[in-house]
Amino acid sequence: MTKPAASEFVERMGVVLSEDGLPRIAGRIFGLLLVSPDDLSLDELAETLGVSKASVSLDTRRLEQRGLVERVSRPGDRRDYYRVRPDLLSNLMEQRLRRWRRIHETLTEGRRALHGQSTVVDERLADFAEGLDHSILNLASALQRWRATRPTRAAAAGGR
Amino acid sequence: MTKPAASEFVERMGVVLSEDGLPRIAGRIFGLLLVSPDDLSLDELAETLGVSKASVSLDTRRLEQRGLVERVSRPGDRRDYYRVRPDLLSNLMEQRLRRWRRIHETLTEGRRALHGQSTVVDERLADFAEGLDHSILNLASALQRWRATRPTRAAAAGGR
DNA sequence: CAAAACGTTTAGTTTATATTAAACGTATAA
DNA sequence: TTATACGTTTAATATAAACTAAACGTTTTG
Repeated sequence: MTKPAASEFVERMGVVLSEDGLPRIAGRIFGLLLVSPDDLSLDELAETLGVSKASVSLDTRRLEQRGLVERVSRPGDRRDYYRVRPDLLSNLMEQRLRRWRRIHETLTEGRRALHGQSTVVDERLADFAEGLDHSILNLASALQRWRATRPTRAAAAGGR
Repeated sequence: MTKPAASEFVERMGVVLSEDGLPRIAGRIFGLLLVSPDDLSLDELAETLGVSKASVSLDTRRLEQRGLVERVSRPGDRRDYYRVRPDLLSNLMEQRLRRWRRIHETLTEGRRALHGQSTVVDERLADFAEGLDHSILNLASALQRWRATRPTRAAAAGGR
């Protein structure tokens, strides 16, 4: 089924995503879905990738939670099907935003707790926080602009 | 030596950075350096954090390679001292840029290899690539602007 | 009803990574 | 020279994460 060029791409995506803290199988699922014209069922994913159903079940959920993939169902078919989210990029940006905000929070708490003990440290943390804030604002506006370009396309019809 | 408020902050930073694929000790080293007025030697780091010299040696190097921390030496002292890089934010942005560019590359190769087999896939990959490209350009210009704000401050004198 | 088709959970194994203690190499000091 | 102070490497252990097979609960089909 899967052509060699595709499987190499799938493999690469697996590596790339695994660098971002995802299991390699999750990365490969994502890669495979990227190059699949049709949505794929759990069994199709498992078979094509040569891994267990359990892994696919776990990792699809993880991908779903991270906003990379979505689960769809077809009337008259009780299997679940998976596809990459059409608003993928937006989701990735949101994810990053959340992460940076958390760091910013940690930093803010730290600044409050440690304030006044050392001028050097105070300045360092303030500087860091300011930079983070800057980045966050920038990313947030980039996200808005991006969304404006892509008016949430009405969830297109299923696979096949 | 280390106050409780500080050590809690250190711990949190450890967790946050470990979510980004760094060993927890590396995260704590970074956190500790953030809240230390003076540069710290390898032994000071090891003792304060209660971990082995080996870990600190390995993880400081890792932090150095990732551009989070820099190593400095003092005349008449053969120990190495560590501090967070003053241009920390820039480095993080660069790191992220490199990462996105790599993904973009992978994607481009994939598109070339798979082109023409499926219109749906072609479009999906094109869309993804376009979004990535957009993000990359945006981040790159944000980086430039940020750098303009902070003219590389002449590496300030050491600790103590 | 029994049998089959799904997806999930569990419990165990495998694999990878973090962490350490100890040995090592090198430079400095006595 | 011997002794001491560093940082690094190595080899082994501990810890955590990925991955799987098998059991399970449901829903559907015959």
